[in-house]
Amino acid sequence: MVDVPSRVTLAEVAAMAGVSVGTASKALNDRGSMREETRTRVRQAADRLGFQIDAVARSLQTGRSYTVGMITTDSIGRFSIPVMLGVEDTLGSGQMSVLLCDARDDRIREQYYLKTLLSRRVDGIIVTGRRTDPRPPLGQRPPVPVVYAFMPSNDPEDCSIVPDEADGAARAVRHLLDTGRERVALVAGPERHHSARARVDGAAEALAAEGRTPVLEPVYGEWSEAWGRQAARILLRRDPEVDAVFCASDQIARGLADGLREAGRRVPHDVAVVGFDNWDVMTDAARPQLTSVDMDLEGLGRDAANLLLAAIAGEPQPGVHLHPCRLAIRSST
Amino acid sequence: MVDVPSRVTLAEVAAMAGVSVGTASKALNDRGSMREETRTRVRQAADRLGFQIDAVARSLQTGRSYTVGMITTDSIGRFSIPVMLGVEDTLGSGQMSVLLCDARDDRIREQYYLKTLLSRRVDGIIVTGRRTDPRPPLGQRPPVPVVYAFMPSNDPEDCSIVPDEADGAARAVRHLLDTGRERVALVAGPERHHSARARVDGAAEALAAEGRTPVLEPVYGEWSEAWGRQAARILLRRDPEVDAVFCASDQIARGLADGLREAGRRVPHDVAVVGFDNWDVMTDAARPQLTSVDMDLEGLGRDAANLLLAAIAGEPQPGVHLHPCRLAIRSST
DNA sequence: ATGAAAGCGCTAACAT
DNA sequence: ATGTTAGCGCTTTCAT
Repeated sequence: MVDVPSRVTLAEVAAMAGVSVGTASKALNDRGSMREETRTRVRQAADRLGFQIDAVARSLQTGRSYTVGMITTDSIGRFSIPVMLGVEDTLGSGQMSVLLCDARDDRIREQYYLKTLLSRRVDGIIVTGRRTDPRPPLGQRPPVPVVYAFMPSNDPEDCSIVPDEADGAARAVRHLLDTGRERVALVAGPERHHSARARVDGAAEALAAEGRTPVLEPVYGEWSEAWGRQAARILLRRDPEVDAVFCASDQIARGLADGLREAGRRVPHDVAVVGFDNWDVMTDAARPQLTSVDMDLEGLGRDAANLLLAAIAGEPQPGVHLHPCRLAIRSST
Repeated sequence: MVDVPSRVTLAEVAAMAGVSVGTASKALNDRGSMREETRTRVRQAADRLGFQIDAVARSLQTGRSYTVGMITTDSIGRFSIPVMLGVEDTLGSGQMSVLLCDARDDRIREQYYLKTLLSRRVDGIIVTGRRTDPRPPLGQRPPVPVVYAFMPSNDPEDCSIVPDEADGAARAVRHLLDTGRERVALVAGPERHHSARARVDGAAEALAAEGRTPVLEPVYGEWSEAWGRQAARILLRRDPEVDAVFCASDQIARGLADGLREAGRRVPHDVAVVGFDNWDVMTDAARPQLTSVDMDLEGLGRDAANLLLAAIAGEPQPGVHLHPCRLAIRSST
């Protein structure tokens, strides 16, 4: 056991300032009323001694820990990270700390962490995951507010916030039409993924709203570049005249662009390509660089944190909140 | 303020079991000695009431929080994430919780977080970053143990753990030689990055140990696929006979493989290619899939956590610890 | 305006 | 073997 140098206590500050602990507490917390001179005297003593309040003792007294738990249900991945950063950013600057829990897609682990968090008196909990498919809520409604971010709860009474993927797809499609494209194809990911469906459905609806239809039924596949390359061959075979493709992910878009190029088509001259996720690793390495839909996950995380803070403050906002996407335009369109 | 249902307290458990709080405490913590029957009676009461110990109160009493802080100095990135997961994994199963702090490459923010963590009485701190370049230690030696993971401290008195990148490069080179390659070239990343130097230097030394030299001086560039493609052209121009290339990253390797293919070379038939990082996004999407050096960052994170636990237990192990790499062999060699 | 004192829920030393 | 009690460091009435 390494011995921790004894910390400066409020009592010592009070002694140095020549007041009682009660007064010292009020002085440092701007509570109650007292001579301004006393307040500054206490403050100076605290500074001089390098006083750092003991958050543990304060929590015990007030019942609030100024801590929130963040549970990632199915392991930390590419999507949960920006969300976590946004959460941490908002909470951290608001004096709150974040306890990180990686439940690794294991309900037992999840319950274990939930218990731990409650035992630590967290003021609230944020639950996130790596897919937008709805999930069952945490066990018996926890005694503190919970916000589901990115991966929503399937209970509408819960508070969830998710990217508006249909909106993102619509923006992409409108952009393609705005730039004069006529024959738009849709390439999806795996049909079992909510994201894959939401994105192509959103794109199809946006086309319909403009009185168009996709040049052929959306084709479902995987989230991989290999599938994108394959999709390029399928598309060109079924409709050689296609002049625009909306892809449900950047990986697919990159593979598709490669496939088109290898088939002799020029992007964007002959065919415009739009991706989804705005994942720089893909958008910047693709040739040409990809126009893509950005879900603004960090912003979504910040919003999630604010929803949680509101709930903690007694103003819960149940329901599924949609966070808008934006389009990042590059040279593939 | 949402009102939190009052929690079950140890006093209530004691009352139900018909013992005093002191006895109840000992019973639940396996301390002291008492009739087995009493112990089980208390346990049953605790279960029945759904008793969950108040970690805050326990911390105040014992001075230990069973919490460690994890500070990522220059924002959370591709490399810090697996490290964090490893840390969280080891600590989480050991009943410890992790407080997440993202200092975003800002020393002010870092100091702020350090204060916050100490205020919360963390038992220790793990510092990580996204590059392996050494960094100055956290401000005036904190009163709790600190372990630097991935990004080491430049103070040898501190405890750091980093991937043995030279070892990884050596494994890659030996593999190339083992498979009969004769003319090995080295393609680096940006010279200002410690990783770029450590990796090509390690590779060069491994060649030297086998009595070989690189077919030409290592070429420095960027961490991008574009640089890999460019490097392919440079290499083929300078030495058309090259039959193996060690690349300092998977992105470079993928670009290089693309460049070689577009120049008519077959990988691995004509030229073998090895990457570094074993980043699935690159290794699996490349054609052919890439052999690559894996730094086992999650294992490194677990080791970091164990070093921290040891230090907390009073057995610090100062110095820079090297974590071995391993080679993931795929079809590019 | 300031001080005194009662806890917050728990652990641990000391009594019984 | 079990109970009693004194804090851990702070906030917050309630006196003065």
